[in-house]
Parts: sequence; structure tokens; C-alpha cells
Amino acid sequence: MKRPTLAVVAARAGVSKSSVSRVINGETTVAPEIREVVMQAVRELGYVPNAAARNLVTRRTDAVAVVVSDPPKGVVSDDPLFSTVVRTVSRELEAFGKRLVLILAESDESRARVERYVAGGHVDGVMLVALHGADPLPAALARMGLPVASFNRTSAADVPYVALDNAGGAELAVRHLLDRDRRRIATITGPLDLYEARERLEGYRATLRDTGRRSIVALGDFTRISGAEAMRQLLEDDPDLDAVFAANDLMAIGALRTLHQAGRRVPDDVAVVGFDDIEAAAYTTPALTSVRSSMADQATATVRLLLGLIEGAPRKPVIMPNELVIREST
Amino acid sequence: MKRPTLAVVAARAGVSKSSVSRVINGETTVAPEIREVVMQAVRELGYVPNAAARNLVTRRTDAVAVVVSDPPKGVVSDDPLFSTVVRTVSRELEAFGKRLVLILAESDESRARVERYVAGGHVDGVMLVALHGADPLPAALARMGLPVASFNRTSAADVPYVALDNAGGAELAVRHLLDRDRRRIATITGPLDLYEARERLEGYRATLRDTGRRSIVALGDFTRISGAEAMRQLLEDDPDLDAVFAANDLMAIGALRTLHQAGRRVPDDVAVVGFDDIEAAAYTTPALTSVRSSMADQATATVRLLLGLIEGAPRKPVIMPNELVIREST
DNA sequence: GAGGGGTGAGGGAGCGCTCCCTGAGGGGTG
DNA sequence: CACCCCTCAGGGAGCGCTCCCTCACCCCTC
Repeated sequence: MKRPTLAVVAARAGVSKSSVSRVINGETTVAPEIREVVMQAVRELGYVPNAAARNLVTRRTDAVAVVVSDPPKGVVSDDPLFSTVVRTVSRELEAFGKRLVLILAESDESRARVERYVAGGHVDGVMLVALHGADPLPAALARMGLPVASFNRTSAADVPYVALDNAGGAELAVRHLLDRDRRRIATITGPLDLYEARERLEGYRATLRDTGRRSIVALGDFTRISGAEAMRQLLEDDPDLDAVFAANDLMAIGALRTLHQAGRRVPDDVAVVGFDDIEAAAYTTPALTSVRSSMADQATATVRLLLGLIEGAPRKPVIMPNELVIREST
Repeated sequence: MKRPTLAVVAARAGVSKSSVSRVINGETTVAPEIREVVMQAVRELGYVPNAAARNLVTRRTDAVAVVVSDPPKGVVSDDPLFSTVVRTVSRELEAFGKRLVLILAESDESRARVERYVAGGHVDGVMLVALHGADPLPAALARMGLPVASFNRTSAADVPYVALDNAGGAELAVRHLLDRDRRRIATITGPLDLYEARERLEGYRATLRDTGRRSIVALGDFTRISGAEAMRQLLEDDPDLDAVFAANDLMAIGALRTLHQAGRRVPDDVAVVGFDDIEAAAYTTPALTSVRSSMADQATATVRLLLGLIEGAPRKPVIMPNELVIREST
């Protein structure tokens, strides 16, 4: 039951602990015959180094915490993107031999626990996902001196992040609607305490402003339900609208349902564009045109950013490009 | 930058390391005034115990590995259930003060790495998710003597698991269709190397057999696409069928699309029942009747099972009940 | 007043590993 | 031939913590 230690392997191989350690860690200053006899002993005993002992002296853990900071009702983690991000991050970390400690920080209490956890030296770095801009966690973690990278933009000045070109994506969507000869283009926003939501709204506004059109805005909160309700509101406010840009796909899907119930044909009467290009966007009826942000690429970029920081690279943000995926809804 | 150690705290408080250790670990045999002076020093120095040092001597890590063992194309982890399970497990573990190390084992190579990882003493136990029945990993892990619990039934004899009553759920679905006066009830199966798929098929068959009806079977693989194709096949094989039981919701959604394209009305011409009651089931048109298996409850039960094992509880499987959620599709 | 028992603090040995330092030995140079 | 340098194995300190053991002290009992 008890696992063999370095000393046992050394005894078996008839060499010193130091030599075994060198072999295990792949150092080159070991004679081939010693290497061979050590490997043999390791194999025979099924030796695996004790992680805690190694961590204790090296001060490295080869583990990274991924903190999903989010209210309990989960604007983000209920989102279909959650699994995409987690999976992608997991793959990328695995490729670099790092382990993923997943932490859902849903309350102030659990956020405090995250701080203590990180302070305990369990991990080499922290990746933050899906924070409200005002979340105090990034700044707190950054203050601890541990490498931190954020999957989203944050308000903490010194936390490097990966961000979408949200305004650019919104512009892409709106210009596409203009190309389709839409004249009254409304938008459904996300919760405006999130950067993405604000930036997408701003991109929408700026593009319409540039072309001399007015904005028609309804507030949503990135949930499907809120999209349905916002759409109802918009139809009431401006029955003649002929296009809607929803700040995410979930809300666009909600909007589609409302439009269907209201007897408006999509895209004939009203064109709809979403944002994020989640998997479900391809399955709606009609299939949804959406701004693809490639969460996977963004997640990968964030991991690379964090690993870079751990290696001592300079802190600088990364901006990801978007593209428009045109389907039946426009 | 350098974090304070126990010794530093002890020096500051003017007591021994032992006493500080006792206070930190909440032992009761400490005089109130010593406790107070220690707490004070801890606060002033911002002391957090070093995890590695503690692990080294206690042989406990307060971490649990959640291994999602799955082929790269992700039958399971692309599934909407992935995030539900991960979130639920995370919450439950957090409530018990354990950390979650998430490992996606997508290849034989990464499975081998999991074994080494676990052998390295990084975690107190392992929760396995979504394995093929034939996966060699559970047995390998069980052999290491570490507590292992499986979210699904596995073929490894000595790995305790939590399982759905799959056959019972299928029976629920089929009996409901019979109650709706359906006469020709087909099924779309999952990949038959998965227990769930086999048991759901068997439940379907047994129920029809009991009522003297014949089975109409098409094979799927739990993906939406395969559901659409299987439905096409079924319509060709038996154009008069009036009901379909899909072994999961994703395939049911695919089937709905095929039926729509084929001009069959749901539920008027063909009734459709799914399995799992994923979130999307409520959003389809028409909304999908489905066997709810409460993945969340199952995930919670698995965590409890694992934590029990870690505490030394006996190994015994848990079976979860189902219920039928009736919506517009039947 | 002496002895015994109980309570609670301190001392120190390790947990298993890495890594610095020492030193042996061999080969090259003057 | 003497000296020096370089390579590479071994010895051992120490990472920060827990936990066992010892021991001081106090209170109680006889």
C-alpha cells in the first residue's frame, strides 16, 4: 500500500538519492549505465514522486487555478460557453503539463476562500473567467504577486486579459444589417455592468451614428428569457423595426421566439443577428446569423498568456478578432 | 514577497510552533489567551499555511480529481450536461471544503497521465465521469487503493457508482406513449457500448414486449445529427409509426427536425419523448417531453458517495429515480 | 504537607524531495 | 611528470508543517 520513496529506489539501484533525483528530473549529467539501473528500479517498484514533497522544496505545483467568478444564478456559467471554455482550457493546460483546479466563486465567502487558497501556494497561477468589471477578486489576486490572467477584460488595472473586439463585432453585425437594406435596427443589450455588454452596445450605437440612424435599445441580461421580453418591449416601442442585433445568442434565441409568437417572419419582416455563435445558433429555426468570437481561441489565448506570465513574460493584453457567420435569420 | 511561516508566527506571538499549529487547526486544548495572541500574529502577518508542507506530513490534500474520460469528439463532454455536472460537483465539493481538479482524459496517453497523477498523491479521491463501460481507467485507479466513485455505472467490479434507473425511465416514457394511444412506437438508441444506451433500449423493449407490441429500432450515438439520421431511417422503415422514444434529448431534437422536414406534425402525427431533460428540451418547438434524470442530483450523490469513501464508508452503488416531464411533443 | 493525576505548552523528529557543496577520478596541458 | 580543470556521484541540509513525547504546573486527595 505504501508507495516507495526516492530512498527506496536509490537503495534498490545501489546509487545515491541524488542520482535517482537527477534521473527522474531528466538531468543530463548522469552516466548512461546509472540512468539505466535507476530506470529499472523505478519500473520495478512502480515509483512515482511524491507531489507534496517536491512542491515543498521547488515552490512549484504545475497546477493552475481557473476561477469562474459569477453570481449563483450564473449569467455566464449557465451559458453554453462554459463547457467550451473549460474544455479548451483543460486541453491546453494538459498540453503544457499543467493541472486545472476549477473553482466556481459564487459568493463573497467563496471568493475569500479563493484568496486563501491561492495564498496557500496550491497553484502557480490563476486564470479568471467571466467577471463583472467591478469584481474585487482580480485586483486582490494580482496584489499577491502570483501570475493572473483574465479571460475577460477587467477593471483591475494590472491584470492582463484577453478580450474580444466587442465593438468591432457589433459594427460587423450592424453593417451587415445595413447591407441587407434594414432601416430600423434595434438592439437588445446585455447587463451593462459587464464590459462586453457595454462595448457591444457602444459598437452598435457608433455604427448607426456614423450612418445617421437612431438607436433603438432594450435592456436584457444575457439570458434567453430576457431576450424574449426585451423583444416584446421593442415591438411595442417601435412596431416598424425591421432588424434586431442581440448582444448574445441566447437573447437572440429568446427574441426569435417572441417574433414567432408575434407573427413576424424572420428574416422577411425582421432580421436577427446574435453574438457569440454558440452551438445552438445553428439549430434555431431559422438558423441564426451571429458574430463568431471563437471562445475556444480566446480561451487558448488566455492560457498561453498565463503560462507566459508564469515564465516571466511581460504583461500585456490580447485582443481577439471576430467574424460574422451568416445564416438564415438575416 | 516571501510568505511568513509557522515559525515566524510563533516567534511573533512568543509561543511555540506547536501552539500555533494547534490554533491553526482548531484544536481545543489551547488556552484562550494563547489562542488570542496567535490569532493576532496570524492576522498581522497575513499568515496562510503552506499547503505542500501540510500535505507532506498529513497525507491529505483536500482535493478531489474529477476525471471526464471521453473520446476527443466528446459524446459526453460536448453534451449540455457537462456543465451541469461540473458546476454541481464544484458546489458540492466546495461545501465540504474540497478542491476540484478537473481532468479531461481524451486519449490513452492522457489516461496514463491520470494514473501517474493520482499515484503522485495529488488528491484524496477520484470521481469518474462518463466512461464507456469498457474503459480500463476505473479498474486501474481502484487498484491503487485510492477512493474512486463513478458518476456512471462501469464494468469495473469494485468501483462504486451512482446510476440512473435507465430501464425504468424508458418504461416511463413508453407507458406514457401507450397512454396517449400510440401503437407503433419506435426508438432511437444511443451508442450501445454505453450502459445507459443499452439499459434504455432494454427498458423500451421490455415494456413493449409486456404489452405485446413489437420494437422498431434505429441506432444513434447520442448526437443531434445521429438522431436526425436515425429518424429518417425510421420513417423509411416504418412510415406508419406514431411515436418515437429517443434515448437522449439531443437525438430527440434531431428527430424533431427530421419530422418537421418530412412534414409530420408533432405530436399530432408522431409523438416524441426524449431522455435527460436538458435545458434545451424546454425550448424546442414543440417543447419536448422528456425523462428527467436530474443530473444535478446524480452528481451530488456521486460526490457524497466519494466523500463517504474517503471517510471510510463501505462501497455500495446508488440508484437514482426518474420522473417524466410532459410537454408539448406528446 | 506529600503524592498523584490531569491539563496544556514546548521540543524535536521526521514527512520525501531538491539542490548545493564536496570530493574522487580522469584527461589535458605546460 | 606535476598540476589543474572538468565531469559527475554522493552527502546532507533544509523546505514548512504535524504530531508524538516530555515536562512543568496546578489542583485535588489522603
